[in-house]
Amino acid sequence: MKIATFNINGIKARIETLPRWLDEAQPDVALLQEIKSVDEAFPREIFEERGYTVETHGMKSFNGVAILSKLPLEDVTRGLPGDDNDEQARYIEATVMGERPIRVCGLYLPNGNPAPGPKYDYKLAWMKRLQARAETLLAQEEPFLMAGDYNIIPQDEDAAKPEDWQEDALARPESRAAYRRLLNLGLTEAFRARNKMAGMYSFWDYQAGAWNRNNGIRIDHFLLSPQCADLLLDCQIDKEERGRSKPSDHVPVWIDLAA
DNA sequence: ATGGTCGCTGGGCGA
Repeated sequence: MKIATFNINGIKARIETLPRWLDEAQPDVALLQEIKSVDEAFPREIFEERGYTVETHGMKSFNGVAILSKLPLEDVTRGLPGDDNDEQARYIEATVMGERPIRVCGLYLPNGNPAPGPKYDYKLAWMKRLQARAETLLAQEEPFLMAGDYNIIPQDEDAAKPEDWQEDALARPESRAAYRRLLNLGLTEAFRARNKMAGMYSFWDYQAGAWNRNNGIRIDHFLLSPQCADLLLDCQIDKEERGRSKPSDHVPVWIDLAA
C-alpha cells in the first residue's frame, strides 16, 4: 500500500497539478495539507471520479487538511485532542481498511515563526498535544502513522544551509527537542530509516531562486508506530514535482507498506 | 541584498 503526504499550498491553485500527480504516482492514500478551503468548496468530485474517498477538515483561507483514499475509511476524526479552544484546522485521523487496518493521522504542524512569541508558544503546545495523542495510540499496539508537514528540520543535514535556520522556529533547539521526544516514544521516521544519504529535501521556498539553487529543507515526515514500521518497504520523495509547472513549494513524500 | 514569491482574497496576512 502506497501512502503519500503532500502539502499542496492551496487546492484552488493546484486544481490541475494535484490530479496529474495522483494519476502518475497512484497513491492508495494521500494526506493533504494546506488545502486552504472550507469543506463545502473542496472539489471532491475531481478525486471521487478517480476512485478516492474524500475526507476534509478545512477552514477559510488558511491551513486545512484532507485524506484521499482508494480503500474504505472508518472512524474519521477531525482536530487534535487537548484544546477545545483551538480552531485551526490542522489534524485529521482515519482508519484505512486494507488487508491490515492502519490508523493514519494527517497533520499540518504550526510554523511557529516568529520565535520566540505567541505563535511559537502555540507550536510547542501543539506538539505537546501531538505527543499525548501518540502515547494514546501507541498503547493500542496497532499499526498507525503520523504524517504531514511537521514544520521541523530534524537535523542540520536536513537543510542545505543549516546556518540560515538556527534561530528559526523550524530548527530551534526547543522545536527539535519536542520532535525528538516524539521519536523517543518508539516511532520510526520512515525516510531516515530507508535513506542514508543527506541532502534530500521536501520544501523549497518560492523566493530567491531556492529551487534552482537547491536551497531546500526536509520538513515533511512519516512517523510510524512499531507495528507499522514492521511493514515498511520503502520511503521516497517525489522531488521532480518541484520543477514542474505551477508547483507547490512542498513536494510529495510517500511510503510503501506491506499491507 | 532586511529583498525576494506565492496563495487567498479583495487589504494584508501567512509562509
